[in-house]
Amino acid sequence: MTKASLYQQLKQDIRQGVWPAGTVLNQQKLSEYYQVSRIPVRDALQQLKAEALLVMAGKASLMVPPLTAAEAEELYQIRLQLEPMALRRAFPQLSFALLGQAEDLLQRIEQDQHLSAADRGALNWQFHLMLYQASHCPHLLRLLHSLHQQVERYLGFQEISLNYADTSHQEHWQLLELLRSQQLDAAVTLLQQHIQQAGELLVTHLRQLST
Amino acid sequence: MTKASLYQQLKQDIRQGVWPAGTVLNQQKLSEYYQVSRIPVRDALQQLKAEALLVMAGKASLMVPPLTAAEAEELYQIRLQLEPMALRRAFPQLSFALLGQAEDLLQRIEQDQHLSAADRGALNWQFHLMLYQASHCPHLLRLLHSLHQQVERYLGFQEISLNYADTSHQEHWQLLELLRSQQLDAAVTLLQQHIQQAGELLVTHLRQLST
DNA sequence: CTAATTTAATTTGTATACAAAATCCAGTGG
DNA sequence: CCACTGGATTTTGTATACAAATTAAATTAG
Repeated sequence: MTKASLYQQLKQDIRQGVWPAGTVLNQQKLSEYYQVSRIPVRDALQQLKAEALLVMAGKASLMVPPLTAAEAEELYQIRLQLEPMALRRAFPQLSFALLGQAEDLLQRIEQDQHLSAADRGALNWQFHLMLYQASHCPHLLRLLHSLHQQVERYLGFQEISLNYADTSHQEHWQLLELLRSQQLDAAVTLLQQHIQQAGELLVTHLRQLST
Repeated sequence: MTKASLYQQLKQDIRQGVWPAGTVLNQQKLSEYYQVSRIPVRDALQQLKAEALLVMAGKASLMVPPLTAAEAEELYQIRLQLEPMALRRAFPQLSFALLGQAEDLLQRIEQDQHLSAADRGALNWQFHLMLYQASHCPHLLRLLHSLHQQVERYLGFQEISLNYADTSHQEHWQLLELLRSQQLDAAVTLLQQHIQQAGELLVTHLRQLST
């Protein structure tokens, strides 16, 4: 277990609920669990803290942050502001080659039958990211990446809304078509609806759980 | 030099140009310079990296990121999206008590004659933050804080635009007045202009420097 | 019985020493 | 002259050991 991979592993384990929300992580237990010394554990924890994938619990201990509907809503609102911006800035630089790549990705999601819900989620995000990356905005992309990671925790294994997956997927095709035909404003509008719907679905789901 | 303060110190030293843009920081030199072992240095570096106040230079080394006009513009565009959002979400929760506090702050900036440009910059940001904090949006506030830190590097000692300081300050008073009289939309519009102007001024300045 | 305070336990923070990796540079071959 | 490979050197990554701080518990005063 090398340094970078410990960070990745811890992140994945947090996503997958190995260390559930509310768990206080201490360095010693983690170092025993992952069979490394406390030093690389500290490095990984520090990085996760900086990304808000861990939060302070008390004066010196770190906790897996609880999942609240309010924060999920907040995260989606932020995405709702930033992702359209990314799309707008990417638009002038979208080549047909890139749109083709994106299309291949969507087709792959459709055709590959034995994808897990998590895999499909990852590919869907890869689709969004592919478009955004054309913007060449390093800070914006970094923020979007970070926000997505946050949101991922709320999606669990993304089994929440299997019936929504189809709608979402179709919107991806529509988005691509609008971009191909140079209809930026329409594409942005669609993207906003896309994000807002996903957000509302999630928040509604979370509120139901908490009651 | 304790852990938290080493991080703060390093951050300040980066802002103030002790380690100029483009400098590759290595752990050993820093540990000698700050008279601590490499472990707390590593911690601080890791944290600064996560906040993009340092960037990778090669495979394993960290660099103080160069200042480019394009990135400054990007940062201001992001703020332009997020700060109005923060103000909108804060608005319903703005008490007269809070507005009063904000007013005190502005007055203090006006009256205190022997404030450095950096001090005044810090107080101005504190003014913005005071309003935004009423939103109770932890993630949004975290992002704004991070973005501000990034932008601070570009401002240098904020001596760039002393003639703009007055305009900016007056807009702060106007903003407060609009909020007090419940004119949210007007306040948001003003805030957008406020940020955009500052951004354009900075970007113009940077472009002049680079030619 | 509650609340505060002191003491013991655990946990984090730091230094030193060593291992692994990356970087640099000279030497070789094209 | 340039690209490339080899080893030497620097730099980062990790483990262990110890110091400092935090947390938890227990004791005592109110």
